[in-house]
Amino acid sequence: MVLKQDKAEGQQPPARPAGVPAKRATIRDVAREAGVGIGTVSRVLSGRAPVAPATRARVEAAMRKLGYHPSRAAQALSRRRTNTIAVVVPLFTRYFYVEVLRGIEEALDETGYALVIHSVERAADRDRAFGDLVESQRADGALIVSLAPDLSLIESLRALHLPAVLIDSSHPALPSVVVDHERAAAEATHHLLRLGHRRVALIDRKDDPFSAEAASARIPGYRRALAEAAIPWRAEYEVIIDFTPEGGQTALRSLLALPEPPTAVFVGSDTQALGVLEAAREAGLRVPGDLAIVGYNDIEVARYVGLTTMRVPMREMGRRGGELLLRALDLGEVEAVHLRFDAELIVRRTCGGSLFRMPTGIDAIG
Amino acid sequence: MVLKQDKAEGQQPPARPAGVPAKRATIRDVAREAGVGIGTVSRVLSGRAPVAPATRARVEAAMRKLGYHPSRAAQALSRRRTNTIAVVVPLFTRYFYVEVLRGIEEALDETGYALVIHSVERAADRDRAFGDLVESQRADGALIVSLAPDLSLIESLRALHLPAVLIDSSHPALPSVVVDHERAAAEATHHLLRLGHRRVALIDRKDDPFSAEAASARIPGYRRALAEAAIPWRAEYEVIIDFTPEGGQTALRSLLALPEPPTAVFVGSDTQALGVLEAAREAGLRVPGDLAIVGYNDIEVARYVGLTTMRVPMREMGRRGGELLLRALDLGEVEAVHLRFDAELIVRRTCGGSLFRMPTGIDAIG
DNA sequence: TTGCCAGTTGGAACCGGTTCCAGTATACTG
DNA sequence: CAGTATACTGGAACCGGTTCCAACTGGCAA
Repeated sequence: MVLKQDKAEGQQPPARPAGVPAKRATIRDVAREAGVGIGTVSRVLSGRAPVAPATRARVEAAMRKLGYHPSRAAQALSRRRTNTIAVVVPLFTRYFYVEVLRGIEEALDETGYALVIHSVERAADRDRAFGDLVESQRADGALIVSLAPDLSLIESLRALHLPAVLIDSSHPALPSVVVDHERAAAEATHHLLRLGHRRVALIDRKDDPFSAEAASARIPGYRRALAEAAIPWRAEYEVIIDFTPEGGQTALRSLLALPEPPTAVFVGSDTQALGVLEAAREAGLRVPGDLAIVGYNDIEVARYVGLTTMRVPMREMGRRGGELLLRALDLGEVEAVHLRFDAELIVRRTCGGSLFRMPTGIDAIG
Repeated sequence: MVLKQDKAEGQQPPARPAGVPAKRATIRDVAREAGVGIGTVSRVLSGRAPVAPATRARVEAAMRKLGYHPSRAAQALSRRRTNTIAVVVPLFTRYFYVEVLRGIEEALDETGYALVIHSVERAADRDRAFGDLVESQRADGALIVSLAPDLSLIESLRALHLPAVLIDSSHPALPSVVVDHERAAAEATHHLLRLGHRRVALIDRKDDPFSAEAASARIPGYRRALAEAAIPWRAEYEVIIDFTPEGGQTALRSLLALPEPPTAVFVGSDTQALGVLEAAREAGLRVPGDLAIVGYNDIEVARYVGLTTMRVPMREMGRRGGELLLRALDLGEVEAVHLRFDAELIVRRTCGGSLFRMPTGIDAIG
């Protein structure tokens, strides 16, 4: 990678010290300029107490003249609230999290709350992020995405009266917004069974990337669907593996190596499903002719590779989570409301079957 | 979309008022507990002045006993810095921006700076975000991604001594991290020409989504490459269109309707290239047999659809931008350094040609 | 012994808002 | 007409840190 560095030629005066911001007008300056007391200025600012119209006008003129803007830091200190909401989210590069964040943004838009993002990449980060949340009351509330809160966090939040909402994760003590993964998995599996498949495998990953015991809730859904169709369950058809395309690729390879390889796979994430597609291609299998695939989440790519998948309302979840938190902030109390969404089956080209007419010519992508 | 709402059954005591956080130990409480003055506690906290080891131990014990953590708001007020960095980024759902953010995160990790994200979806948002930046010194510095700062912003930043760094955008007065789009476009075009194409079209979008006049810097690169190969330039081969797959699709359709349709297209964004692929498929063209395509950015999907593209070092740009800002914050002055990166050609399946051996069987995807 | 310095320490003043109480002017009641 | 509410206003006290100056200590050179 080539990298060039151009020094700017002195078009500008030597920069004066940054870091320490320039002196700004304070509320007292405004008060002096307008010939009123600081209390009056504060009242004009907040609009929460009566001020005579003439006085208000004078104060506003003074503010304009001095280019006055209240200091957030000072407001935060004296109001005891920061107008900031913390979001703790794992690996926020992933499409899923980005969509959730987008939903949160939607909810917070226009409310004056700023969003501080704590991205968590390792389990240690998570603990640090949770610690931060608690210690340095930088935020008035928290949204925790796809991470299981531990007991000590819950207690700290309660002790500090810091409202928090869980998104894609749940705990009885906190409000949450989740998807019914169990049901969604059952629906995906049912779909494959309806298409006539009898050898349906599952490739999946953990739900919470950082807690080893948080097995995916999709597993029971998959098993239930099999049971309901009276198809015997086979241990070797369940592969739990890394949440990466490579994981999916490896998983499918191993399934194909079985004496009786599956004819259909339900994959617990589109990300892994991409790898599954790759492995199918490398094995020379036609999709969906030789192998039907249903993914999970409906990430952006899914549409372009024609992946049939369960759409999870990611943005909606973010938005609802944000709204729940705003309400808790407003009401001054948290109600442990639990919202549960259902995923929706999006049929594209990787599942085939006679139930759906495919547009001609794009039946196969393998 | 189905939505269920369960009220929690009263497993927990009625929540006490949130919003107003519980009383926390202050520095004065710690001082009293440890039998020292507040100055001494502050010194222990900051570690920036000598404190006798025995005293320090007593203070630390007191802090531990009281569960003391300094208030960020109070620190921000008295230190006149917030330890927060603002990022202004358009439509941050896009892979490009997410990658840049990831790079920024990398740079800021472990530095104690928090990241406040201002997502900009409309031009009005941008102005509001810029306004916020200036007014409410919520942040010590700013990173502005893919947005052209206007003059008034530059002046405000300077007046406030608020350091800012531009990423994927530039201005003489501010440090910036950019990609040499002109050169990258020339390289992409050259590649297609080297493969023997003589009818090479360009599909592109604006560089800055919010400023109408910011034509893509790729256009001159494309033209230069043509000129260097002595290929006459044709106005009808340059299509500037929406930054969406649909835009790309529409663009290719119109190019194919020309009396002499191109045999190759350089597309100024992978997102549009996805639509181009779709349009090629719908027209029954083989890619790259009938139409060669080179995209731009190397977004995640590109790999899975086999798109040849110019890889832009998105994460690296974010990281460098973050580092530049940290340095400005450290030094207390901003040097208008301009870093320029080159994009890198990533050859996959959509350009074809005899120069590169394709793995068998995946030559065509149309 | 005195003088001086470095190492420590206490705490008032300050950062820039909000809040609340006391005070003034005006309006309305009986 | 006094009596009391009502509308508005000023500013001290406070939020919880940091900073700086004055003061105290002991060690060491003169």
